Amino acid sequence: MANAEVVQREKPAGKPERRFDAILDAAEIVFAESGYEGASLRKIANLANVAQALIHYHFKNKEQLFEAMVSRRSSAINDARAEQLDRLFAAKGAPALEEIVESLFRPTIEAGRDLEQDAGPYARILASVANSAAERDQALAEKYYDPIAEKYIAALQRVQPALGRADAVWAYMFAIGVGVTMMAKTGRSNRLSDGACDDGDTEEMLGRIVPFICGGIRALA
Amino acid sequence: MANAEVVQREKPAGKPERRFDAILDAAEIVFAESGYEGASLRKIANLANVAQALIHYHFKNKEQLFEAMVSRRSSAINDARAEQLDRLFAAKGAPALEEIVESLFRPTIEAGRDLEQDAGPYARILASVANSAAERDQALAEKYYDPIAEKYIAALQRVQPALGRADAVWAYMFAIGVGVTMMAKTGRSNRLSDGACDDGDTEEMLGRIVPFICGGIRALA
DNA sequence: CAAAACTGACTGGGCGATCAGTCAAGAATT
DNA sequence: AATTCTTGACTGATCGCCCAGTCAGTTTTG
Repeated sequence: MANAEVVQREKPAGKPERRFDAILDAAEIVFAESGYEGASLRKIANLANVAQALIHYHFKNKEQLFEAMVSRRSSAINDARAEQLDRLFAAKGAPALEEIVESLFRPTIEAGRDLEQDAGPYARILASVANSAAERDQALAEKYYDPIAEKYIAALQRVQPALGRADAVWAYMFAIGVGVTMMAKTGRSNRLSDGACDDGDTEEMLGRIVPFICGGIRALA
Repeated sequence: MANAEVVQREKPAGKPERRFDAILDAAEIVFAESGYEGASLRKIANLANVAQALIHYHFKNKEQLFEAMVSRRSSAINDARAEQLDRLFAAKGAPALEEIVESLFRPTIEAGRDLEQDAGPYARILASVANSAAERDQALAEKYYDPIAEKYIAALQRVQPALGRADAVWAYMFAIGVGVTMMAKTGRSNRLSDGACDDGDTEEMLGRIVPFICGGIRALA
Protein backbone atom coordinates (compact mmCIF):
# COMPACT_ATOMS: atom_id res chain seq x y z
CA MET A 1 0.00 0.00 0.00
CA ALA A 2 2.66 2.48 1.01
CA ASN A 3 4.50 2.08 -2.26
CA ALA A 4 1.54 1.38 -4.52
CA GLU A 5 1.12 4.30 -6.86
CA VAL A 6 -2.41 5.42 -7.51
CA VAL A 7 -3.10 4.70 -11.11
CA GLN A 8 -5.73 7.18 -12.16
CA ARG A 9 -6.81 7.68 -15.70
CA GLU A 10 -6.26 11.29 -16.61
CA LYS A 11 -9.50 12.99 -17.37
CA PRO A 12 -9.97 15.45 -20.24
CA ALA A 13 -9.65 18.83 -18.55
CA GLY A 14 -12.55 21.01 -19.67
CA LYS A 15 -14.52 18.20 -21.21
CA PRO A 16 -18.18 17.36 -20.50
CA GLU A 17 -17.83 15.92 -16.95
CA ARG A 18 -17.09 12.27 -16.83
CA ARG A 19 -18.67 10.39 -13.93
CA PHE A 20 -15.21 10.19 -12.37
CA ASP A 21 -15.74 13.11 -10.00
CA ALA A 22 -19.31 12.14 -9.25
CA ILE A 23 -17.99 8.88 -7.86
CA LEU A 24 -15.42 10.66 -5.69
CA ASP A 25 -18.08 13.03 -4.36
CA ALA A 26 -20.34 10.13 -3.45
CA ALA A 27 -17.45 8.20 -1.95
CA GLU A 28 -16.65 11.14 0.30
CA ILE A 29 -20.15 11.18 1.71
CA VAL A 30 -20.53 7.44 2.17
CA PHE A 31 -17.05 6.88 3.62
CA ALA A 32 -17.62 9.79 6.00
CA GLU A 33 -20.82 8.41 7.43
CA SER A 34 -19.91 4.72 7.56
CA GLY A 35 -16.12 4.52 7.77
CA TYR A 36 -13.93 2.58 5.37
CA GLU A 37 -15.13 -0.90 6.28
CA GLY A 38 -18.74 0.09 6.78
CA ALA A 39 -19.03 1.84 3.44
CA SER A 40 -20.05 -0.32 0.50
CA LEU A 41 -19.28 0.24 -3.15
CA ARG A 42 -22.95 -0.45 -3.84
CA LYS A 43 -24.04 2.52 -1.72
CA ILE A 44 -21.45 4.74 -3.37
CA ALA A 45 -22.45 3.66 -6.88
CA ASN A 46 -26.08 4.16 -6.03
CA LEU A 47 -25.53 7.66 -4.66
CA ALA A 48 -23.49 8.58 -7.73
CA ASN A 49 -26.14 7.11 -10.07
CA VAL A 50 -23.62 4.84 -11.64
CA ALA A 51 -23.16 1.12 -12.14
CA GLN A 52 -21.06 -0.46 -9.44
CA ALA A 53 -18.70 -1.87 -12.06
CA LEU A 54 -17.80 1.67 -13.12
CA ILE A 55 -16.09 2.21 -9.80
CA HIS A 56 -13.83 -0.73 -10.54
CA TYR A 57 -13.29 0.57 -14.04
CA HIS A 58 -12.08 3.95 -12.84
CA PHE A 59 -10.42 3.07 -9.55
CA LYS A 60 -9.61 -0.63 -9.72
CA ASN A 61 -10.75 -1.45 -6.17
CA LYS A 62 -12.11 -0.07 -2.91
CA GLU A 63 -8.74 0.78 -1.43
CA GLN A 64 -7.62 2.81 -4.43
CA LEU A 65 -10.94 4.62 -4.55
CA PHE A 66 -10.40 5.62 -0.94
CA GLU A 67 -6.88 6.78 -1.64
CA ALA A 68 -7.97 8.76 -4.71
CA MET A 69 -10.55 10.53 -2.56
CA VAL A 70 -8.04 11.35 0.17
CA SER A 71 -5.55 12.45 -2.45
CA ARG A 72 -7.96 14.86 -4.12
CA ARG A 73 -8.94 16.65 -0.91
CA SER A 74 -5.58 16.57 0.82
CA SER A 75 -3.88 18.10 -2.18
CA ALA A 76 -6.30 21.00 -2.18
CA ILE A 77 -5.99 21.50 1.58
CA ASN A 78 -2.24 21.16 1.83
CA ASP A 79 -1.52 23.33 -1.20
CA ALA A 80 -3.57 26.08 0.43
CA ARG A 81 -1.73 25.57 3.71
CA ALA A 82 1.69 25.74 2.12
CA GLU A 83 0.74 28.84 0.20
CA GLN A 84 -0.57 30.65 3.29
CA LEU A 85 2.49 29.64 5.26
CA ASP A 86 4.86 30.95 2.59
CA ARG A 87 2.91 34.16 2.34
CA LEU A 88 3.09 34.70 6.11
CA PHE A 89 6.85 34.34 6.19
CA ALA A 90 7.32 36.37 3.03
CA ALA A 91 5.23 39.33 4.25
CA LYS A 92 6.96 39.71 7.60
CA GLY A 93 9.98 37.91 8.90
CA ALA A 94 8.24 36.69 12.03
CA PRO A 95 4.48 36.16 11.81
CA ALA A 96 2.47 35.71 14.99
CA LEU A 97 2.03 32.19 16.31
CA GLU A 98 -1.71 32.76 16.02
CA GLU A 99 -1.46 33.32 12.28
CA ILE A 100 0.42 30.08 11.75
CA VAL A 101 -2.02 28.05 13.79
CA GLU A 102 -4.97 29.58 12.01
CA SER A 103 -3.47 28.79 8.61
CA LEU A 104 -3.27 25.18 9.75
CA PHE A 105 -7.02 24.86 10.18
CA ARG A 106 -8.77 27.26 7.87
CA PRO A 107 -8.06 25.34 4.65
CA THR A 108 -9.52 22.19 6.16
CA ILE A 109 -12.69 24.04 7.09
CA GLU A 110 -13.04 25.44 3.62
CA ALA A 111 -12.28 22.13 1.90
CA GLY A 112 -15.88 21.00 1.74
CA ARG A 113 -17.42 24.30 0.77
CA ASP A 114 -17.87 23.32 -2.86
CA LEU A 115 -20.01 20.33 -1.94
CA GLU A 116 -22.21 21.94 0.71
CA GLN A 117 -22.22 24.85 3.10
CA ASP A 118 -20.29 23.37 6.03
CA ALA A 119 -16.83 21.91 6.32
CA GLY A 120 -18.21 18.78 4.81
CA PRO A 121 -17.81 15.11 5.32
CA TYR A 122 -14.12 15.04 4.52
CA ALA A 123 -13.23 16.32 7.99
CA ARG A 124 -14.70 13.14 9.44
CA ILE A 125 -12.70 10.97 7.12
CA LEU A 126 -9.62 12.95 8.08
CA ALA A 127 -10.36 12.36 11.76
CA SER A 128 -10.68 8.63 11.31
CA VAL A 129 -7.51 8.40 9.23
CA ALA A 130 -5.55 10.53 11.69
CA ASN A 131 -6.65 8.54 14.74
CA SER A 132 -6.36 5.12 13.20
CA ALA A 133 -3.50 2.75 13.81
CA ALA A 134 -4.49 0.65 10.79
CA GLU A 135 -1.69 0.21 8.31
CA ARG A 136 -3.74 1.59 5.45
CA ASP A 137 -4.55 4.82 7.31
CA GLN A 138 -1.03 5.32 8.57
CA ALA A 139 0.33 4.89 5.06
CA LEU A 140 -2.08 7.55 3.81
CA ALA A 141 -1.17 9.92 6.63
CA GLU A 142 2.49 9.47 5.86
CA LYS A 143 2.08 9.94 2.13
CA TYR A 144 -0.32 12.86 2.11
CA TYR A 145 0.11 14.65 5.43
CA ASP A 146 3.64 14.15 6.72
CA PRO A 147 5.26 16.57 4.24
CA ILE A 148 3.10 19.51 5.31
CA ALA A 149 3.55 18.49 8.94
CA GLU A 150 7.31 18.95 8.52
CA LYS A 151 6.74 22.47 7.24
CA TYR A 152 4.57 23.40 10.20
CA ILE A 153 6.95 21.92 12.72
CA ALA A 154 9.75 24.01 11.24
CA ALA A 155 7.51 27.08 11.21
CA LEU A 156 6.63 26.61 14.88
CA GLN A 157 10.31 26.47 15.76
CA ARG A 158 11.00 29.65 13.80
CA VAL A 159 8.41 31.73 15.63
CA GLN A 160 9.05 30.07 19.00
CA PRO A 161 12.81 29.58 19.10
CA ALA A 162 12.61 28.31 22.69
CA LEU A 163 10.83 25.23 21.33
CA GLY A 164 13.12 22.25 20.83
CA ARG A 165 12.61 19.94 17.88
CA ALA A 166 10.90 17.28 20.01
CA ASP A 167 8.63 19.82 21.67
CA ALA A 168 7.70 21.23 18.28
CA VAL A 169 6.66 17.77 17.13
CA TRP A 170 4.61 17.23 20.28
CA ALA A 171 3.03 20.64 19.82
CA TYR A 172 2.10 19.88 16.24
CA MET A 173 0.61 16.51 17.15
CA PHE A 174 -1.44 18.05 19.97
CA ALA A 175 -2.67 20.81 17.69
CA ILE A 176 -3.75 18.30 15.06
CA GLY A 177 -5.40 16.26 17.78
CA VAL A 178 -7.56 19.18 18.87
CA GLY A 179 -8.34 20.31 15.35
CA VAL A 180 -9.15 16.97 13.87
CA THR A 181 -11.42 15.95 16.73
CA MET A 182 -13.34 19.21 16.65
CA MET A 183 -13.70 19.38 12.88
CA ALA A 184 -15.37 15.99 12.89
CA LYS A 185 -18.33 17.78 14.42
CA THR A 186 -19.84 15.01 16.42
CA GLY A 187 -22.22 17.41 18.16
CA ARG A 188 -20.94 16.45 21.58
CA SER A 189 -20.00 20.00 22.59
CA ASN A 190 -23.54 21.09 21.76
CA ARG A 191 -24.91 18.35 24.00
CA LEU A 192 -22.55 19.09 26.90
CA SER A 193 -23.19 22.84 26.78
CA ASP A 194 -26.94 22.76 26.08
CA GLY A 195 -26.29 24.36 22.73
CA ALA A 196 -23.95 27.12 23.91
CA CYS A 197 -20.94 25.55 22.16
CA ASP A 198 -21.95 24.85 18.59
CA ASP A 199 -19.32 22.78 16.79
CA GLY A 200 -21.13 23.58 13.56
CA ASP A 201 -20.21 27.24 13.95
CA THR A 202 -16.70 26.91 12.60
CA GLU A 203 -15.81 30.58 13.08
CA GLU A 204 -16.71 30.61 16.76
CA MET A 205 -14.97 27.29 17.26
CA LEU A 206 -11.81 28.46 15.52
CA GLY A 207 -11.90 31.55 17.73
CA ARG A 208 -11.43 29.24 20.73
CA ILE A 209 -9.19 26.61 19.20
CA VAL A 210 -6.51 29.05 18.06
CA PRO A 211 -5.90 30.74 21.44
CA PHE A 212 -6.09 27.38 23.20
CA ILE A 213 -3.41 25.86 21.03
CA CYS A 214 -1.21 28.94 21.11
CA GLY A 215 -1.45 29.01 24.90
CA GLY A 216 -0.50 25.35 24.97
CA ILE A 217 2.48 25.84 22.68
CA ARG A 218 3.75 28.80 24.69
CA ALA A 219 3.47 26.69 27.85
CA LEU A 220 5.66 24.03 26.22
CA ALA A 221 8.29 26.59 25.18
CA MET B 1 -29.91 2.32 20.64
CA ALA B 2 -29.78 5.29 22.95
CA ASN B 3 -32.52 3.86 25.13
CA ALA B 4 -31.75 0.18 24.73
CA GLU B 5 -30.52 -1.16 28.02
CA VAL B 6 -27.63 -3.57 27.89
CA VAL B 7 -28.95 -6.91 28.96
CA GLN B 8 -26.02 -8.76 30.44
CA ARG B 9 -26.30 -11.93 32.36
CA GLU B 10 -24.78 -11.36 35.73
CA LYS B 11 -21.77 -13.53 36.20
CA PRO B 12 -20.92 -15.30 39.44
CA ALA B 13 -18.38 -13.06 41.10
CA GLY B 14 -15.40 -15.13 42.22
CA LYS B 15 -16.43 -18.24 40.35
CA PRO B 16 -14.25 -20.33 38.02
CA GLU B 17 -13.97 -17.92 35.06
CA ARG B 18 -16.75 -18.21 32.60
CA ARG B 19 -15.78 -17.46 29.03
CA PHE B 20 -17.70 -14.21 29.37
CA ASP B 21 -14.61 -12.10 30.08
CA ALA B 22 -12.48 -13.98 27.60
CA ILE B 23 -14.90 -12.86 24.90
CA LEU B 24 -14.74 -9.24 26.05
CA ASP B 25 -10.95 -9.34 26.09
CA ALA B 26 -10.84 -10.72 22.58
CA ALA B 27 -13.46 -8.23 21.42
CA GLU B 28 -11.34 -5.38 22.72
CA ILE B 29 -8.37 -6.48 20.67
CA VAL B 30 -10.25 -7.21 17.47
CA PHE B 31 -12.45 -4.10 17.59
CA ALA B 32 -9.36 -2.00 18.29
CA GLU B 33 -7.46 -3.19 15.26
CA SER B 34 -10.33 -3.36 12.77
CA GLY B 35 -12.98 -0.92 13.95
CA TYR B 36 -16.60 -1.81 14.61
CA GLU B 37 -17.59 -2.64 11.05
CA GLY B 38 -14.31 -4.26 10.15
CA ALA B 39 -14.30 -6.56 13.15
CA SER B 40 -16.01 -9.92 12.73
CA LEU B 41 -17.57 -12.09 15.40
CA ARG B 42 -15.73 -15.01 13.85
CA LYS B 43 -12.34 -13.42 14.53
CA ILE B 44 -13.38 -12.56 18.07
CA ALA B 45 -14.69 -16.05 18.77
CA ASN B 46 -11.56 -17.54 17.30
CA LEU B 47 -9.26 -15.37 19.40
CA ALA B 48 -11.24 -16.22 22.52
CA ASN B 49 -11.20 -19.97 21.66
CA VAL B 50 -14.93 -20.09 21.77
CA ALA B 51 -17.76 -21.03 19.42
CA GLN B 52 -19.17 -18.06 17.61
CA ALA B 53 -22.64 -18.91 18.86
CA LEU B 54 -21.47 -18.36 22.42
CA ILE B 55 -21.07 -14.68 21.69
CA HIS B 56 -24.71 -14.51 20.75
CA TYR B 57 -25.60 -16.53 23.82
CA HIS B 58 -23.88 -14.08 26.17
CA PHE B 59 -24.35 -10.80 24.35
CA LYS B 60 -27.25 -11.27 21.96
CA ASN B 61 -25.63 -9.47 19.00
CA LYS B 62 -22.60 -7.53 17.76
CA GLU B 63 -23.85 -4.14 18.89
CA GLN B 64 -24.51 -5.27 22.45
CA LEU B 65 -21.15 -7.00 22.61
CA PHE B 66 -19.53 -3.72 21.63
CA GLU B 67 -21.50 -1.82 24.22
CA ALA B 68 -20.68 -4.36 26.94
CA MET B 69 -17.01 -3.94 26.13
CA VAL B 70 -17.21 -0.14 26.27
CA SER B 71 -19.24 -0.36 29.45
CA ARG B 72 -16.71 -2.56 31.23
CA ARG B 73 -13.72 -0.34 30.50
CA SER B 74 -15.43 3.02 30.80
CA SER B 75 -16.81 2.12 34.21
CA ALA B 76 -13.35 1.26 35.48
CA ILE B 77 -11.83 4.41 33.99
CA ASN B 78 -14.53 6.82 35.03
CA ASP B 79 -14.85 5.44 38.55
CA ALA B 80 -11.12 6.01 38.99
CA ARG B 81 -11.46 9.52 37.58
CA ALA B 82 -14.33 10.45 39.85
CA GLU B 83 -12.50 9.08 42.86
CA GLN B 84 -9.30 11.02 42.10
CA LEU B 85 -11.29 14.17 41.45
CA ASP B 86 -13.14 13.89 44.75
CA ARG B 87 -9.90 13.20 46.58
CA LEU B 88 -8.27 16.28 45.07
CA PHE B 89 -11.05 18.58 46.18
CA ALA B 90 -11.33 16.92 49.59
CA ALA B 91 -7.61 17.21 50.40
CA LYS B 92 -7.28 20.89 49.57
CA GLY B 93 -10.00 23.34 48.66
CA ALA B 94 -8.35 24.36 45.41
CA PRO B 95 -6.17 21.77 43.68
CA ALA B 96 -3.84 22.85 40.89
CA LEU B 97 -5.20 22.80 37.35
CA GLU B 98 -2.37 20.40 36.51
CA GLU B 99 -3.63 17.87 39.02
CA ILE B 100 -7.12 17.90 37.57
CA VAL B 101 -5.91 17.50 34.00
CA GLU B 102 -3.61 14.68 34.97
CA SER B 103 -6.42 12.85 36.74
CA LEU B 104 -8.34 13.05 33.48
CA PHE B 105 -5.78 10.99 31.57
CA ARG B 106 -3.97 8.70 33.94
CA PRO B 107 -6.87 6.28 34.47
CA THR B 108 -7.23 5.83 30.71
CA ILE B 109 -3.55 5.00 30.41
CA GLU B 110 -3.78 2.47 33.18
CA ALA B 111 -6.99 0.91 31.85
CA GLY B 112 -5.22 -1.67 29.71
CA ARG B 113 -2.52 -2.60 32.15
CA ASP B 114 -4.19 -5.85 33.15
CA LEU B 115 -4.20 -7.12 29.59
CA GLU B 116 -0.69 -6.13 28.59
CA GLN B 117 2.04 -3.68 29.49
CA ASP B 118 0.90 -0.62 27.55
CA ALA B 119 -2.30 1.40 27.60
CA GLY B 120 -3.86 -1.27 25.50
CA PRO B 121 -6.20 -1.45 22.61
CA TYR B 122 -9.10 0.19 24.39
CA ALA B 123 -7.60 3.66 23.86
CA ARG B 124 -7.98 3.14 20.13
CA ILE B 125 -11.59 2.14 20.48
CA LEU B 126 -12.13 5.19 22.64
CA ALA B 127 -10.59 7.38 19.96
CA SER B 128 -12.84 6.03 17.26
CA VAL B 129 -15.95 6.35 19.41
CA ALA B 130 -15.06 9.89 20.46
CA ASN B 131 -14.37 11.08 16.93
CA SER B 132 -17.27 9.34 15.26
CA ALA B 133 -20.46 11.03 14.23
CA ALA B 134 -22.22 7.67 13.89
CA GLU B 135 -25.37 7.43 15.93
CA ARG B 136 -24.18 4.32 17.73
CA ASP B 137 -20.95 5.93 18.88
CA GLN B 138 -22.59 9.17 19.93
CA ALA B 139 -25.11 7.25 22.00
CA LEU B 140 -22.29 5.41 23.75
CA ALA B 141 -20.38 8.64 24.39
CA GLU B 142 -23.48 10.20 25.86
CA LYS B 143 -24.32 7.23 28.04
CA TYR B 144 -20.87 6.38 29.34
CA TYR B 145 -18.80 9.56 29.09
CA ASP B 146 -21.07 12.59 29.40
CA PRO B 147 -21.65 12.22 33.17
CA ILE B 148 -17.92 12.34 34.00
CA ALA B 149 -17.50 15.15 31.47
CA GLU B 150 -19.95 17.24 33.46
CA LYS B 151 -17.88 16.71 36.60
CA TYR B 152 -14.67 17.80 34.90
CA ILE B 153 -16.27 20.86 33.35
CA ALA B 154 -17.48 21.92 36.79
CA ALA B 155 -14.06 21.19 38.28
CA LEU B 156 -12.35 23.32 35.64
CA GLN B 157 -14.62 26.21 36.47
CA ARG B 158 -13.90 25.84 40.17
CA VAL B 159 -10.14 26.11 39.79
CA GLN B 160 -10.29 28.67 36.99
CA PRO B 161 -13.16 30.97 38.00
CA ALA B 162 -12.44 33.27 35.06
CA LEU B 163 -13.62 30.48 32.78
CA GLY B 164 -17.23 30.85 31.64
CA ARG B 165 -19.43 27.80 31.27
CA ALA B 166 -19.07 27.77 27.47
CA ASP B 167 -15.30 28.18 27.66
CA ALA B 168 -15.09 25.36 30.17
CA VAL B 169 -16.95 23.08 27.76
CA TRP B 170 -14.66 24.08 24.89
CA ALA B 171 -11.65 23.53 27.12
CA TYR B 172 -12.85 20.07 28.08
CA MET B 173 -13.55 19.11 24.48
CA PHE B 174 -10.12 20.31 23.36
CA ALA B 175 -8.42 18.44 26.19
CA ILE B 176 -10.23 15.24 25.28
CA GLY B 177 -9.30 15.84 21.65
CA VAL B 178 -5.61 15.96 22.46
CA GLY B 179 -5.72 13.07 24.90
CA VAL B 180 -7.77 10.71 22.82
CA THR B 181 -5.74 11.26 19.67
CA MET B 182 -2.44 10.75 21.44
CA MET B 183 -3.55 7.71 23.43
CA ALA B 184 -4.47 5.94 20.22
CA LYS B 185 -0.73 5.67 19.66
CA THR B 186 -0.65 5.65 15.91
CA GLY B 187 3.13 6.03 15.91
CA ARG B 188 2.96 9.19 13.84
CA SER B 189 4.88 11.31 16.34
CA ASN B 190 7.68 8.73 16.26
CA ARG B 191 7.78 8.99 12.49
CA LEU B 192 7.73 12.80 12.41
CA SER B 193 10.44 13.12 15.06
CA ASP B 194 12.69 10.27 13.95
CA GLY B 195 11.94 8.49 17.19
CA ALA B 196 12.49 11.42 19.54
CA CYS B 197 8.79 11.62 20.42
CA ASP B 198 7.68 8.15 21.40
CA ASP B 199 3.93 7.95 21.80
CA GLY B 200 4.42 4.57 23.43
CA ASP B 201 6.20 6.22 26.34
CA THR B 202 3.06 7.31 28.15
CA GLU B 203 4.87 9.02 31.00
CA GLU B 204 6.92 11.25 28.76
CA MET B 205 3.88 11.98 26.62
CA LEU B 206 1.77 12.85 29.65
CA GLY B 207 4.56 15.16 30.78
CA ARG B 208 3.96 17.21 27.64
CA ILE B 209 0.21 16.85 27.31
CA VAL B 210 -0.58 18.17 30.78
CA PRO B 211 1.34 21.47 30.50
CA PHE B 212 0.08 21.95 26.96
CA ILE B 213 -3.54 21.61 27.97
CA CYS B 214 -3.12 23.72 31.12
CA GLY B 215 -1.48 26.45 29.06
CA GLY B 216 -4.36 26.29 26.62
CA ILE B 217 -6.98 26.50 29.32
CA ARG B 218 -5.28 29.46 30.98
CA ALA B 219 -5.18 31.19 27.61
CA LEU B 220 -8.93 30.73 27.28
CA ALA B 221 -9.58 32.12 30.79
C1' DC C 1 -31.57 -34.01 37.37
C1' DA C 2 -32.44 -29.45 36.13
C1' DA C 3 -30.60 -25.40 34.54
C1' DA C 4 -26.88 -22.97 32.59
C1' DA C 5 -22.94 -23.00 29.46
C1' DC C 6 -21.56 -24.16 25.33
C1' DT C 7 -21.18 -26.20 20.38
C1' DG C 8 -21.44 -27.39 15.16
C1' DA C 9 -24.00 -27.05 11.28
C1' DC C 10 -26.59 -24.09 8.77
C1' DT C 11 -29.09 -19.94 6.44
C1' DG C 12 -29.97 -15.86 3.94
C1' DG C 13 -27.95 -11.78 2.60
C1' DG C 14 -24.60 -8.24 1.38
C1' DC C 15 -20.02 -7.81 0.04
C1' DG C 16 -15.96 -6.79 -3.50
C1' DA C 17 -14.74 -8.14 -7.72
C1' DT C 18 -15.13 -10.04 -12.67
C1' DC C 19 -16.58 -10.28 -17.36
C1' DA C 20 -18.80 -10.20 -21.62
C1' DG C 21 -20.87 -7.17 -23.74
C1' DT C 22 -23.45 -2.25 -25.28
C1' DC C 23 -23.00 2.35 -26.68
C1' DA C 24 -21.48 6.83 -28.33
C1' DA C 25 -18.17 9.49 -30.75
C1' DG C 26 -14.08 10.70 -33.11
C1' DA C 27 -10.64 8.90 -36.86
C1' DA C 28 -9.72 6.55 -40.85
C1' DT C 29 -11.15 4.78 -45.15
C1' DT C 30 -13.79 4.78 -49.27
C1' DA D 1 -20.37 12.76 -47.73
C1' DA D 2 -21.21 8.33 -46.33
C1' DT D 3 -19.03 4.25 -44.56
C1' DT D 4 -16.53 1.39 -41.40
C1' DC D 5 -13.12 1.01 -37.63
C1' DT D 6 -11.31 1.98 -33.02
C1' DT D 7 -11.39 3.23 -28.55
C1' DG D 8 -12.78 4.61 -24.11
C1' DA D 9 -16.93 5.00 -21.03
C1' DC D 10 -20.19 2.46 -19.12
C1' DT D 11 -23.62 -1.51 -17.76
C1' DG D 12 -26.18 -5.93 -16.02
C1' DA D 13 -25.57 -10.30 -14.63
C1' DT D 14 -23.17 -13.16 -11.90
C1' DC D 15 -19.59 -15.42 -8.87
C1' DG D 16 -17.62 -16.96 -4.61
C1' DC D 17 -16.83 -15.38 -0.11
C1' DC D 18 -17.64 -13.94 4.45
C1' DC D 19 -20.81 -11.92 7.39
C1' DA D 20 -24.27 -11.80 11.60
C1' DG D 21 -27.49 -14.46 13.41
C1' DT D 22 -30.34 -19.08 14.45
C1' DC D 23 -31.28 -23.53 16.33
C1' DA D 24 -31.32 -28.15 17.80
C1' DG D 25 -28.60 -30.67 20.45
C1' DT D 26 -24.51 -31.83 23.82
C1' DT D 27 -21.72 -31.08 27.89
C1' DT D 28 -20.83 -29.09 32.38
C1' DT D 29 -22.08 -27.63 36.80
C1' DG D 30 -24.28 -27.06 41.26
